Amino acid sequence: MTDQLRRQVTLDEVAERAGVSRSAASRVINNAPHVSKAKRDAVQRAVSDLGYVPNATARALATQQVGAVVLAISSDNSQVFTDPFFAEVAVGVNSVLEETELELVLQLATSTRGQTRLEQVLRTRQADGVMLMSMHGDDPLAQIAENSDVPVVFGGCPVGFEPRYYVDADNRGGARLATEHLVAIGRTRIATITGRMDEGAGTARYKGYQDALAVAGLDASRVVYADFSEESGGRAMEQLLADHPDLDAVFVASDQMAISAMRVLKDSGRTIPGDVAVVGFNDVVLARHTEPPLSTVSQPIQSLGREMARMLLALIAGESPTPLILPTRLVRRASS
Amino acid sequence: MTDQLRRQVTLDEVAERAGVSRSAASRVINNAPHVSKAKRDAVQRAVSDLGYVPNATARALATQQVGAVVLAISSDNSQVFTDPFFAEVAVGVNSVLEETELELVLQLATSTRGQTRLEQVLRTRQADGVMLMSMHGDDPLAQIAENSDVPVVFGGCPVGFEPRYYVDADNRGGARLATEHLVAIGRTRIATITGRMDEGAGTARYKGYQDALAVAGLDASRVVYADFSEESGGRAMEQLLADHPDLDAVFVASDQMAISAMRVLKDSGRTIPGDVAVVGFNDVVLARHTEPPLSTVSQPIQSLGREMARMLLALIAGESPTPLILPTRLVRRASS
DNA sequence: CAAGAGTCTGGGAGCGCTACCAGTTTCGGC
DNA sequence: GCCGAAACTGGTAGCGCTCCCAGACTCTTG
Repeated sequence: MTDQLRRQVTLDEVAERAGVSRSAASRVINNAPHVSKAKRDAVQRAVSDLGYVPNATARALATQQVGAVVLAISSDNSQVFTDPFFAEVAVGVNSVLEETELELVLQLATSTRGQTRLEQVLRTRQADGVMLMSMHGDDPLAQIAENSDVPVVFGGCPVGFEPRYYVDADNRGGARLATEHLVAIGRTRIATITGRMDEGAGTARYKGYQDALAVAGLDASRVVYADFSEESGGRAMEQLLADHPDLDAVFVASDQMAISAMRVLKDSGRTIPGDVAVVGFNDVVLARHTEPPLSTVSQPIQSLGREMARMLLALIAGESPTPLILPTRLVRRASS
Repeated sequence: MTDQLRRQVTLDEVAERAGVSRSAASRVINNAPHVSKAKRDAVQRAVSDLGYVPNATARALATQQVGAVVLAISSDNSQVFTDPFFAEVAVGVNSVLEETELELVLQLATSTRGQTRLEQVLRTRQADGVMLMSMHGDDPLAQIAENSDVPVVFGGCPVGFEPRYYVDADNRGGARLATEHLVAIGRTRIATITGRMDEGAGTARYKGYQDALAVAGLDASRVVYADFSEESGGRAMEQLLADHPDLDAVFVASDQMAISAMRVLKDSGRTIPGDVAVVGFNDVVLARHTEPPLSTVSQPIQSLGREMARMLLALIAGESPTPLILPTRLVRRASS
């Protein structure tokens, strides 16, 4: 590998070496029709001789397409992305994008600066498409995104409005599954600790809990509102115990919260699942390792990413995909 | 917000509205000198009236800079990125990039396709800089990267060669700290379970273990080689117990492995830390929640990301930063 | 008051590629 | 053997921006 200072090889050079016009060369690069076999071969040879690689920027300028899509996580708190959830989504997204020519740009829109940038992308088409995760319903970005003329798919349905294109996990169904399971094992005084009610996942999981209890004809009033975070789960559990010392089961809207809830439960002298059965949501790695191992609802996170990417691709191709709800399933372990 | 179909506002339009030449308008956009206050104001007014946002693509083509850097995770296995480690690195990187105009593109170079793409980026300058994580020493990409004329900073020092620019955690020092701690609490038959020896972190942690025992004058021959994965940790522990039933401590090169090692230890009837003290590495969330909570070595992962980004920025600015080793520290919990 | 040093200013030439268009060939069919 | 359609072909006009350059203008100075 000669380490010569090789400046960019251009299409013109390829064309010259192949003895054709730039237009013809361009056609074979984009394998468009109307070019004879002979010239096509000549160009291809020149390409590999010269090690030509098209300049993405120039192409983008000429075609008015950017060649990149952005995966945006909008949040007031950059720590959120630290949740392995997003990493998995990214893996899923990447796996389908890898089959295309599109690049994946990551936008952790945490600061105002990030928000502004995302807004500009949406307004001035600096990307061919956008995947927007974890929008809170009142985020102005949601409206901007929905009215933008760049294709946007939402990851998770924000509370407050239903975007045209989104893929979400069946949070409501999963919560219902979890709660029904609690009913099935004979519990009758079933409480819940909710997530943030300004997030779609939070409200949906709460609704699923209500659904199940309504069907079973049980009381659904043992509820404390929390915010998905570990600490909030512990606090909520204390509250619950104070308000309803007789509860015999609790559906917790996230594993993080469930874990500290279990600790509070144990500290209060209760056994799990003997006195109180616990079911969480998300199936994080940790859930397998708690004492006892935590029953939980698992959602196909990588699929979520994959489907978002696929939907975006469809949108870019001019199709009109329909929203997608991915199934969730109960993973029963020893805590229930 | 009128939802008119607004095509891109161009610099020419801004210039015309402001009654100046395109050149002048360009100067004020990039706030370059040589433009009178009057015109500057006029242009600025036009910009905000029209809602002008420069077209990044056109600018990139004209300046021969891309306006984006890539964060590449090279691995044969896309699951690797699922490790929260990378998500944290990404957060760190993002936090410093957010202060600049640069975009962050994510390259999970798992498939051959991804590898090829990364290689092209490196060869044909499709990015202003590259951050390369988790290179195995024999990966040909490492050499390509090192000889590329696009700025590259390595995250973690691959075994086999030392890149010009990298930032790494002090794996060796951390392992030494952990092992010294084991010595300090009176253990004398200290074993280790290593990580993959084709990764820098694997060899460095093993060396740190040897360092500490050499200084203490203790036997460093109780070692089993594993690969960082949870399963391999359990298997290694069984092996260790078979070979050296008398061991009274084990330094495990990752928390994942330590966790299953602890399980094996308990299954064999030993108490932790009574019979055998255990120290892990990484300080994953899980470490706080094991039974007993796991002593471990913690590394500043977000800082790693931040420093990689800063180093890359320096490189792009034409400076020659020196490699950086970030400190690690021992987190003592109940397992030792 | 003229010369020289700055400071503005707009024209124009690209950056590397695509895409339209008009012109040239080829070829089957009558 | 002539005609129209269809397959080729290369020239050229951009995509939106930066940056060099030559010319015009404003101040200092001696």
